[in-house]
This record gives sequence, structure tokens and C-alpha cells, in this order.
Amino acid sequence: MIKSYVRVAEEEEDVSPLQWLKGEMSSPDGNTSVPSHHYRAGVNQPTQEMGSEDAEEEEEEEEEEEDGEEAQEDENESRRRGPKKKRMTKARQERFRARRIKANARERSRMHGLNDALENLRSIMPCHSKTQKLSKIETLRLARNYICALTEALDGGLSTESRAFMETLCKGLSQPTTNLVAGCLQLGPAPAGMRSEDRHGVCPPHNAHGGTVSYTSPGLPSPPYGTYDSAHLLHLRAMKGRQYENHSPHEYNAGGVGTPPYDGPPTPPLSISSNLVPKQEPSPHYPPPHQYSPSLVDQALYQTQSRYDVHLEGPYDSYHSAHMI
DNA sequence: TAGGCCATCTGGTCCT
DNA sequence: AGGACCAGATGGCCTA
Repeated sequence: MIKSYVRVAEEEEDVSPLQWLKGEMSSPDGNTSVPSHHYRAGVNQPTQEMGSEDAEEEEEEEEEEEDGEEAQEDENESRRRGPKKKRMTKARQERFRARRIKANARERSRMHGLNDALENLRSIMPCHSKTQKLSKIETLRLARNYICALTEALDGGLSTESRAFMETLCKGLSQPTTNLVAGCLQLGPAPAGMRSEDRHGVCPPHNAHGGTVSYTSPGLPSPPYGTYDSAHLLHLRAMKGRQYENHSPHEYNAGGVGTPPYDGPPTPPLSISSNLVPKQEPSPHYPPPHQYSPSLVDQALYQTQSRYDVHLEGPYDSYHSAHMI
């Protein structure tokens, strides 16, 4: 008897504030999760705009409702366990809606802040592309790989011009992002089926649970796109300090060395080709670890520039144009 | 048209 | 009570 009585009370009154709001805030198609532009269009404007007269009306209605049902409600409440739940009056409903809208705004702002931080992270990534923005997940993966690659380089075990450096950068990245990095570095793809563990053991890729992630960038690359900002490597060289002091300046100074890569907007993309691709004036002191055939680089750059509207700056442009025309 | 990516809303949890 | 944070749900946009 009591059980059924309580059950009726629950069905009629134990409705959470948000359940109440669901009915009120539903979009015309009955969906409560309405895309932002629907709200921006004024479908669900914040209730802070509600006038004071409306607020007073709400309070009066609240009192009337409570007067008539107070006695029976007290009886119901005494039979229920747990915290006493307040009835969802219109005034309370409005307050809750306002709170929810404020929370939504805060959440939006928070996510915008998160996106801004992610954009800052993108800006210091070694690869930039005006047409192909790295996704959030790929940005994070590349950032992690970048840290690993730089760590390896600082430890002295990896040249920033080496293929292994690029492969470290590409660990666990999607094929398009791998292509982007490869295109930026103007290198060929990683051999099919090659796993990171097979190349170098430092800082292997791990998944969210700490397990090793296989290197999934097999096959030939689709056309690469993007530019490689060698300023980051220059920054690394500054960090490494004396290691490069014995080399002639032109080998490392592609210009703008003094610009801190991690402050403000990224420095303009610089060509890394002076170290990675055959050039007119190869350095006798610091030859690239791998010599890549002009045809491969040529092909990559042609595909990059023609298909993805990416402009690779620096000396390589002249090199490339001389071959393509 | 399916799938990836994204922005937003939402409700729950934790903390102050 | 309210804010921060998180994860799930949802729908829009874009691309292959």
C-alpha cells in the first residue's frame, strides 16, 4: 500500500529539474541536444533577460501552488527516504534553466580555451599547413612524438636530419598526418610494416593504457602536404649548444634563428632542404645522413604544391622549379 | 553515403 | 550552491 503510494508520488513529483527542463528546452524536432547555432538564433536565450515583473509573477505562482498542496506534500515527504526533494516550481525551474545556460556558456568558454591551447600547440609543431590543419588527436600525437624525437636528439642518439627522426615523429600517426610530416621533411615513407621497435627503442609509442602501439604507416604515401618549420630544429640546435659550434654558420642558419619558436605566433616556415635534400652547395662538414634522389623529392614537392596548395619556402623552391619546368 | 572531426549540450562527480 | 572537469550524446560539416 505504502509502496504504491510512494511510487505514485515519485512518478508525479520526483522529477529532476533537468527532466523538467527537457520538456521546456526541447528543440522543435524534440531533440534536447540542439546544435549551438539553434541557440544562437535565439531559440533558447538565457533567462537572465527575464524582466523583474516576470520574476515576481513566478514567485506568486510558487506561493499559490505551495499553499494548496502543502499538507498532502508533507505527508508524502514523511513517507519517503533520503533527502527531501524540492518541488519543481516555475521559479525554481527558471533558476535552474538560467544556471544551466550559464554552465553551458562556461563549458563553451572552457572548450574554447582548450582549443586555443591546442592551436598554440599546433603553432609550435614542426609541420604547418594552411590547408590541412592537424586534428586534435593528431596534434597531440605529433606533439608527443616531437618531444620524443627531440629527446632522442638531445641524448645524442638521433640526428634531427635523419630519417629516424622523421620516423619517430610519425609513430602512431594516421596516414595523412604521416604523409604531412614526410612531405614536410621531404622524405620517403616508412617501409611497409615497419614497427617502431624495429628501428630504435627510445621512447616507443604507447597507447592510452601504456601498451606499445604498432607503427601504422605502411605503404607509399599519398601526396604530402605542409611545410616543415626548421626554426624548431634551429631551436633544438641552440639547446644543444656546442655540439654544432664547429660547423659553418650557413649549415644551420636558415635565417631568423633569434626568434624563440615557443613564443607567440610561429616563425615563418623555413626550408629544411638545406640539410635534407641535395642542394647546390652541399656542406663538406655536415653531410645529410641520407642522400635522397632528386626524383623522390621532386615528386613529393610537385604533388605537395600542385594538389594541396602548399608553398614550400626557401632555397628548395628554386631547386624544385628548376627541375619541374 | 559512410566515416571522421568538430562544437555544443547535458548530467554526473568532485571540490571549494 | 556553484564552478571546474569529464564523458556521452547529438547533429552539422566535409571528404573520399
